[in-house]
Amino acid sequence: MGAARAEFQRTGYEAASTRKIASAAGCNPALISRYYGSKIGLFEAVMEECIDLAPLQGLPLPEMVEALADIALGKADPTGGFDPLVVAIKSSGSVEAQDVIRTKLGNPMVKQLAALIGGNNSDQKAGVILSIISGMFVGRVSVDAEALSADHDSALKELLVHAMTAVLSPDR
Amino acid sequence: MGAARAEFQRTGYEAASTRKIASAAGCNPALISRYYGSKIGLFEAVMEECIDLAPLQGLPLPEMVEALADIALGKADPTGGFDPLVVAIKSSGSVEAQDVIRTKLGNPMVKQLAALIGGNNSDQKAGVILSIISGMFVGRVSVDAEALSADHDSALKELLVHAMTAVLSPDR
DNA sequence: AAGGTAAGTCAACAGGTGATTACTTGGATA
DNA sequence: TATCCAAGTAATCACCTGTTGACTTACCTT
Repeated sequence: MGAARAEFQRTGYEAASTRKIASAAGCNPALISRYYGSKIGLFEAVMEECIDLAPLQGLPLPEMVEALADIALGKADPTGGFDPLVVAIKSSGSVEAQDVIRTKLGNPMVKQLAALIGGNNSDQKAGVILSIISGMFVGRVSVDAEALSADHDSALKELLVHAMTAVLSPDR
Repeated sequence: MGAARAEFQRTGYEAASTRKIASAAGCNPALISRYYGSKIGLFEAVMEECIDLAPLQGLPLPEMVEALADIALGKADPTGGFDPLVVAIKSSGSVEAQDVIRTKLGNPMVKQLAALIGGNNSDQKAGVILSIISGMFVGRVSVDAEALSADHDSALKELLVHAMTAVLSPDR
């Protein structure tokens, strides 16, 4: 349901009300309970849509790093304007949303990226990379820090590429 | 007010109710309006307490990086059990909380760290470092990813040190 | 045409929210 | 002692929340 995705992305799980979602979708709030059981059920359905990292498969390390940096800067749009990580961050105040986020988004993405990385500590490397991406989202979307604005994209990308390369380089 | 800090940290701004805060503090909810004007006023007062990066001043780069990595892993406790970044992340669903976070926490911390770093693009470097720290908080606290659990602290610290060093090294 | 089933609507619920108001108390000042 | 002011309390306001149950509508099958 597109309206739910948009609303969850705009305000996070807690602040998004079923009434607003339903009215944006042009339907009745009662339908949410009917079809998804509850609000958290709707959230679960929305978060099924994971970021797909398959396009990164087989890329040599420098290009993979560059692609990851683009994701961190919001330049890649793998899910058509819907950013599950933004939803996850904005929803992190809710305890019940956290469970959904961990099972539907967090651990699956770590596993997915770890498989692409391979080698020693690949889970931890993937976790750190995804943390860097998440952190950039926090800085740009939530905190809206001046230093991370799009004006400095080129400098930021260079920094991110260096950081991610340092994490992923296998020389240890 | 200690109870407010604890409650905001536990649930974020939106989900924390003035009634719960007041009852935890053993006082009347009306006192919040009286002394802080409103709930957001209380939040503003709580977020005044910024992370103090002064202890990092004058440290050579390798030690500064290590200290920052410790902060990212939650090993440093510069504000006595109160973690403004956790509050910021968990509160990022609320629009009004965002303003407070940006002005009281985000930009001040960037400036503070940028001053310690110096050199070209110090604002961006500081922003990326703080993003990495924030991201690790997201991964460990909100998403609670297995790969980032305390079991792997030594491997994680090594990765973080490499990443941060790559960001902060002046050779460019 | 009749019956059944799914889709959708509407009003109401019980509970929780932040904020305001009028009121009582306690201690200091003059 | 009488007065005043700040501190704290209790009740209440108007609003919003997710969810439920009874009801109407439309369509499809027999």
